[in-house]
Amino acid sequence: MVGILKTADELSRAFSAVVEPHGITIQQFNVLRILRGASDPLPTMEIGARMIEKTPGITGLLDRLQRKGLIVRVRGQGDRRQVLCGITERGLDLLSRLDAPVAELDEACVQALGTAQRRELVGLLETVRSTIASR
Amino acid sequence: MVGILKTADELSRAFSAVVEPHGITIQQFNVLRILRGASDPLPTMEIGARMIEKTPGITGLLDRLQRKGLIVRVRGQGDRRQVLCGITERGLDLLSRLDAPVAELDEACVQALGTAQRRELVGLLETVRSTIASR
DNA sequence: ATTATTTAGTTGACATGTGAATTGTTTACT
DNA sequence: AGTAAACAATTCACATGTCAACTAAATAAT
Repeated sequence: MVGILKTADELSRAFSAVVEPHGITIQQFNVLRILRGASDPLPTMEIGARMIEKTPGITGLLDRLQRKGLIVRVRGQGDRRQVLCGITERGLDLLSRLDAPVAELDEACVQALGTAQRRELVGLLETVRSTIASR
Repeated sequence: MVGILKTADELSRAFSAVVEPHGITIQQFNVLRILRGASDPLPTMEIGARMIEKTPGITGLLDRLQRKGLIVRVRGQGDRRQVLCGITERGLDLLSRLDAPVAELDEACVQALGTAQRRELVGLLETVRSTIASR
């Protein structure tokens, strides 16, 4: 258990080290990647659903991204409760500069494990997660 | 990578669910366990070293534990820079009430994996961690 | 001894997270 | 239509985390 928590902590620390010199945090980076992945603007709740955290936190995250000019928010035209968020040119630029170093770190972490080991690890983690879920 | 982060998140969520009804958070619980484990009071930095986080955060954590009467802080007699933290009777009582449910959760997560798989998982995580460290 | 350097702990500023309560909107029901 | 229930976002209050700067105390260097 402790091993999982420690590894996760060091992982996010390593990703932070790559991303923060560019002025954003990992969570902000994740939001940007989600928005780039979805060609159309997404409502706040949808972003929240694709992240680990709850919606209230997302609002602040989006506030900060908007302040930096990396996203735009527009009140939904169909459903006026929604606020649609889209990535800006500047956001896309930033992401494109981060793609290479992030991919490099990703591969570096995974490369130390063989393909079989990778699969093994993913399987074990899934077992743990499903055990937690079924309690 | 994502699997590790998600599993860690759900793990800490599960432990929170056990511990928070008793009025403390997992981090506060961890501090209390560390203090119970060390028979003598520990300086702030030493507690910080045994936790994942940096010292500044520890100060606040200790503030809140002290406010709840679960720990006591005394200025060090030998080295007057240090602040020694000790767990109170009330802290020990709280821990003793949490021991059983926490152990139960711990075993439940681990039981789904055989002994061999447990060792395998620990090993794989260590490989990942050492890879990260050596970058 | 005196000064410079380290060390322990704290404070301040900011980014995340979470739960509870709120505001507008939309949908369901009668 | 008209009201109740559900939903999307947000605000508030609080607990974590991190970095940079600061205070006080202890050590090292000259």
